[in-house]
Amino acid sequence: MSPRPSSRERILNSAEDVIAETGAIHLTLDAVAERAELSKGGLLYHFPTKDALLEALLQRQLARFQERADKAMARTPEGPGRRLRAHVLSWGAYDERMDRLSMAILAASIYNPELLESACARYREAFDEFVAEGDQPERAALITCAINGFWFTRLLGVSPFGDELKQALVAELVRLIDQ
Amino acid sequence: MSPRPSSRERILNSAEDVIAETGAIHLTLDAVAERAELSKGGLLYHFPTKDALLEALLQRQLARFQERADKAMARTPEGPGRRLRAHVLSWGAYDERMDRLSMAILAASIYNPELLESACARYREAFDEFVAEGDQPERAALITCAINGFWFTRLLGVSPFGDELKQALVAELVRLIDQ
DNA sequence: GTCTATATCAAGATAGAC
DNA sequence: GTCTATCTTGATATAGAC
Repeated sequence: MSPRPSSRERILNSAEDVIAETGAIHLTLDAVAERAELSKGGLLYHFPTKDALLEALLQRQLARFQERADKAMARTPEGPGRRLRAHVLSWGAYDERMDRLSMAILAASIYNPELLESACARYREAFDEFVAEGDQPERAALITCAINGFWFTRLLGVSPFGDELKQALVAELVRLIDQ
Repeated sequence: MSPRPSSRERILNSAEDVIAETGAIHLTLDAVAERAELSKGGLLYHFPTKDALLEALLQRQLARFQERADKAMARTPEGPGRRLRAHVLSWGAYDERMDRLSMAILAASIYNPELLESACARYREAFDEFVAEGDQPERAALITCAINGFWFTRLLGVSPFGDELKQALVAELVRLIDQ
């Protein structure tokens, strides 16, 4: 909304850009500060440690993803497998923003796996909700794993799949849920 | 076979151990040398750069995985979806060795994504073989993505799935192929 | 709230002895 | 084939001025 985002937001955006463009291993405070157009001292005022920056990065992405998921859920009509279908459709429309979430997870896992505890808890929660709604556990596992596999192989640069196959995969997942 | 493996093998084993125990970010030449019980100079005689070490790590894992896949293929009876079924069963029995492959891919992607080109080519090749054998592309994509998703989320520490669910997932995948 | 130092340390890599 | 230096760089983090 505001023409220039707050320093905090600018820093987080810059950190994501650095990861996207140079890889998680090159995520340095220097690089982030330069890109956010402030000094390293200024950066460290907002995020006193690199871990703090990584945690904020992850939390922001998780919150965004959750928001999208909630909206998709509200749009999806009642019926068996409703939550799972909303999950698939939300993911199918998520595009390159999904990479930002995957990147944040990857970066956190590299530098400090403990930061992932909340992400892991959220994943488990989602899975439990699917099962509670009546989906078979192995079916829910199949679908969530397929989604994660698609994104992570793409993120790591080993995916042979393009956008056409992604759409076909979404359709296949929906078919699976409805059958 | 030999009581003490060659230096080269010992170094690669040590590198994998270091990644497994401390994370890819802590994969340093010092740590590898110490664990392999030789000096950094000695290590650098065998692998002149860190990239060379990473590449060797990845290639060894890919070769091992390929060997297992070939054996599984030989054991699987003829019939529709044979190759895909062999792939699923080979993976299902692969256990913690799969983590070593995933780890090598992850480490390579962090330090130098270019090292992954051969892995990517292999993945694409396998996928094309499935399709050439008559499997629907979206079905083959679904199955390979599900497998990759299972392993990578587990490797990153965000997987809520245990071994029981893994077996259920294998069964579900086979069912999908046979239907 | 942001800056300029600077301290401290660990990493990858090289040179040359043995 | 393996060792002990050593070089060089780049990283996180701190201290204190503005």
